[in-house]
Amino acid sequence: MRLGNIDIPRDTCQLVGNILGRVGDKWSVLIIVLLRERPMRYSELERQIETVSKKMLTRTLRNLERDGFVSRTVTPSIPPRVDYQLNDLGREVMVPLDELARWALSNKDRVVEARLRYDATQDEKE
Amino acid sequence: MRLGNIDIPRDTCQLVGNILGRVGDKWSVLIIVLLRERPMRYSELERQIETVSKKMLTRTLRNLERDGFVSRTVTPSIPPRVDYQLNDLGREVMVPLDELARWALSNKDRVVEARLRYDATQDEKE
DNA sequence: CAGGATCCGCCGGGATACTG
DNA sequence: CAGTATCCCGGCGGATCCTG
Repeated sequence: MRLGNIDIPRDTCQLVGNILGRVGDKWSVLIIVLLRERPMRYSELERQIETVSKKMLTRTLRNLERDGFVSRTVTPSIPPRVDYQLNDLGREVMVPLDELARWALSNKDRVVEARLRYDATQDEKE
Repeated sequence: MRLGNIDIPRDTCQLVGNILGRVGDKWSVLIIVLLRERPMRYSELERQIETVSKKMLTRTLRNLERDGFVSRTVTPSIPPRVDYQLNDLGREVMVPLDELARWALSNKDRVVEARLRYDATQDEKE
């Protein structure tokens, strides 16, 4: 496997794919983007995203925490309070992530057009 | 929704998420990376990737074609021959994609360490 | 408030067999 | 060779209910 000029061993390739996979899952990127603005409580993330279930919000946050992108701070009051914040790794991954998002943003029309063209050719055949 | 300094309307956000999602699915990025080296036939992609099923290879290629990242050229010989190549859109998306991959590559150890630390704290509690 | 537990539908994705 | 068709399983992810 090669990426540009770099040779990549199989196991490394898998791990990288694993990290890239995190970009693909439904909520991770969104959460990272939100947390870049400022730290947030669990309930605030829930309100901001608004379409996420507690189950997936919790699971996604746990994964981000495990991978070292996010820190979780518990304040054992009643009612309890849990704050999430980006740590260094999380802020750094935002750099390439941001560029990809910007690319998608400025090229989305080309993708939409390509889809229209493709779908048109498919209609002809039916 | 905001990304850096840019405001993003809801529907656009969904579309961008959709494009980013393509990064997440199991084979798309790998195929794009392979095709950047040179155009390849269906069977060659199959051999290079080696763990992909025909079903997923075909489906992924169709999606990439529909979105305008890849071109499909059929030579109606017997046996038939189909070549795939990156077109402009595909080559351009490689730029931000490459940076993300490089980030993952050079930071994978930090992620691995974070996971070890996290898993260690979890073990204590059981 | 911040989750954990449970049930369940949907579909990504592999295995296998078949075709022009 | 380059697919299509079919079957099947695991897991994502939502909905609902419960708890310290």
